[in-house]
Amino acid sequence: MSKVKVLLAEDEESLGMIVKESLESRDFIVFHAKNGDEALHFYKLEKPDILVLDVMMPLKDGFTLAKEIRENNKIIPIIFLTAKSQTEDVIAGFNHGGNDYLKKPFSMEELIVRIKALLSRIELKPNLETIKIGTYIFNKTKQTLQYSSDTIQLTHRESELLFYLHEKKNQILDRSFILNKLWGNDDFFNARSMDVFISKLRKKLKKDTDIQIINIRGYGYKLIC
Amino acid sequence: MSKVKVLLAEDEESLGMIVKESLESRDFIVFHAKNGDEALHFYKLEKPDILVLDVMMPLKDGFTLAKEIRENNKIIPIIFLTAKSQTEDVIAGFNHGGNDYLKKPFSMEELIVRIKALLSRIELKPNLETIKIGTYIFNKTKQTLQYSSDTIQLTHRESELLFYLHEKKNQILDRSFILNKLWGNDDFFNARSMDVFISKLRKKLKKDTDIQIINIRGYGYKLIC
DNA sequence: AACATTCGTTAACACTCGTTAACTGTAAAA
DNA sequence: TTTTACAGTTAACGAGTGTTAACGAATGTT
Repeated sequence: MSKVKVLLAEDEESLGMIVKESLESRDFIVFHAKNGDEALHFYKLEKPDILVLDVMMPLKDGFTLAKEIRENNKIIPIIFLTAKSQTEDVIAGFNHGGNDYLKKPFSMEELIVRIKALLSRIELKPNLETIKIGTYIFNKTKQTLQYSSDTIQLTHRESELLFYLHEKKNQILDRSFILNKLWGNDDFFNARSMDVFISKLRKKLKKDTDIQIINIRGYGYKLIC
Repeated sequence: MSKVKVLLAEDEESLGMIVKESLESRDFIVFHAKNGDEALHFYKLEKPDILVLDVMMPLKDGFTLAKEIRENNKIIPIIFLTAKSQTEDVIAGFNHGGNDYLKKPFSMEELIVRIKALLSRIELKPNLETIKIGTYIFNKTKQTLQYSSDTIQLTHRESELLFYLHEKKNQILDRSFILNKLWGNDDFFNARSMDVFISKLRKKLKKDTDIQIINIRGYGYKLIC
């Protein structure tokens, strides 16, 4: 998995630097903006995975910035950094959706836990529908395989077969199990039909060379990923 | 594969029951403990695969319980259930060795996704484990033998045979044991078939001259490495 | 209704892998 | 040493599988 990109907007130089370094030491990529306008610029340029925004900033405050970004992006998680004096009700107004907040002063532990929590929530939601297979993203309902920006359409049979292969990834998936599940019986002709679909799937999965569908002669297939 | 055992520690009777039933309807086996002590008792008795622990519980809270279990088990996944007011505690939860947490109220979908995510993380790691045999790297799942930059593909039988040879490396691996394990019986023809595979393995392993498959006449083979 | 497209099935031919056979080599028993 | 049973190796064989293309029913389009 690629590193997580964090956009940090914080006008206090020294605090910003410390946070940036701490996050970088935990394998995040951090873009440190010194004000709201700079943050917006970084946002458009770098497509971060999560925003950590100070509320009080020169040129553009954190709330206004968040509002502008939310117009185009409903899912990116935002964590606000608020001063002690900020009234609870204002914060509460922003504390929903993908949002969270931290009162200054905060510990790095606290920040990192919240970042991870928000990221995992966003990562896991699409998991109900999408399945990662190597570098592909497989959507069973849509019957699609995504490889970076390309989308490959699968037929119903291909999709079902891939689903069962993935369910038993790195283990043997029994021939007769698939045949009974997808075709209703495991006679010779259906078996040959299945072989054709295995062949088609291999072709559609060959962009990621780490993925393989291995045949176990006489038993079935094994999806390696 | 056998069913996944979930240990659920939740003191609220009705909530616990609903979660238990929902999980059971999705083919999990659920042990429902009403407090921390009972949970520890179930844990020792039933060897669950994953823990779902409420933080606030009578007798023993979730964090303390997790800490105790972590002393003996570093890998079992733990999900904490926290009340909305306890978000700060989440930090402590991660420090106690928790892997994930859910804020109450939560949806069953969310819980199930998180359980599956954690289980797949733990289940698949050992499967893709690589074994060093001399200067070769053997991957049983992928059925490959790597020698520096070359990758040799093994057949299923070759792979299985090599696996059992390695399991008893530098010791005698009984002929009849392999034959019964891989062929189901140890008749004459299967025995001759096995000899062929030994020959094939020797050929594929001969790049490292320190590796040998020695025959113990009348008993079996010994993999020297 | 006529035509075009899609998708699963069937057929045909190439290739693979485990089995079997045939011949050779070797350690232990006689 | 001779005998004999066990093991090593190679090659042939056939069932199982890989792949491509043709086909036709079902669906979509004009």
